[in-house]
Amino acid sequence: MFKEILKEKGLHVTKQRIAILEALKNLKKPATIDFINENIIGEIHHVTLYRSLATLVEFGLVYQTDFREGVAYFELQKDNYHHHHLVCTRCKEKKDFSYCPNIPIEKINKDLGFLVQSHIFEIFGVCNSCTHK
Amino acid sequence: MFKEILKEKGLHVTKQRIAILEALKNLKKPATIDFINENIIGEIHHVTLYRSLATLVEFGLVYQTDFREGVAYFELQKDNYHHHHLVCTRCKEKKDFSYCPNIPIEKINKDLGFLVQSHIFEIFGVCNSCTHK
DNA sequence: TTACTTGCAAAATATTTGCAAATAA
DNA sequence: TTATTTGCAAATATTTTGCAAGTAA
Repeated sequence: MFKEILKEKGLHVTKQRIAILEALKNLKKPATIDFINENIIGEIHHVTLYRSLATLVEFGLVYQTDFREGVAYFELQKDNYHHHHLVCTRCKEKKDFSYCPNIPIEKINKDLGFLVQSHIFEIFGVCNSCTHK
Repeated sequence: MFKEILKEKGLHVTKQRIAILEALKNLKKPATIDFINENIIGEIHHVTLYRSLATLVEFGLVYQTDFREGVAYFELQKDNYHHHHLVCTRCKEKKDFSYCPNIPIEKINKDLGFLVQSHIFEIFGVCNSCTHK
């Protein structure tokens, strides 16, 4: 329940934030601001989308990534299904990829005083279907 | 020598491409298109920068990444110093980080027919200096 | 009631396109 | 000479800002 999750994080529960999280949940894949807007229930101003998503990313509820397309992508961050993607540079398809880098969070904090909060990891290449075209 | 490297890749050797590579070499850190432009020898049109960098990234000479700032960053890809970054979300500082995820390239290719060419990996958090402010 | 969030209008930035001229091979 | 690359002029797309009104706590 997103309402509870937002409260736990100390964030205000607004219908816009709930709508964004629901949209991302249903989409089940990384989406741009435009795509989220087309697939959302109710009208949300694009400025609100940018600001809400920035907050949701900051608090770890949403994964923000980049596929070298000049536009940000967002995906719901699920505790039980953390994953990244294989990105085809030809057809732009993104395939879920369950491997995740093993970041030495404690060591980074101890050695550098840097507090790790999140990461992006994406693999680029050519998919099977594009190779055989 | 960048001239030889470009030739090896089968790319045309142009003064613009050389200038971009030299600029990135001197900068020693990820840079935006604007920043590259300000630090380049000779004038290069921004359209040429976008197109040249896309080519250099495609051929593995340049690492293109993203720091959730709404703008693409580019860094020279060095064979002997492959690295990623610790990115402070407060002060925006990027610190080199030598750990690199161990991507099972052969397995991905064998299982999925996906040909891995490159990847991005960045760690976000709060740096020591910003924590103590 | 108070601080946070949203929507609006506009601005600022970033990126791409088509085409002709220039240039590398 | 031929294919690739560059520069120009726009266009398009993406992201941010300031501020007043709205809303959650």
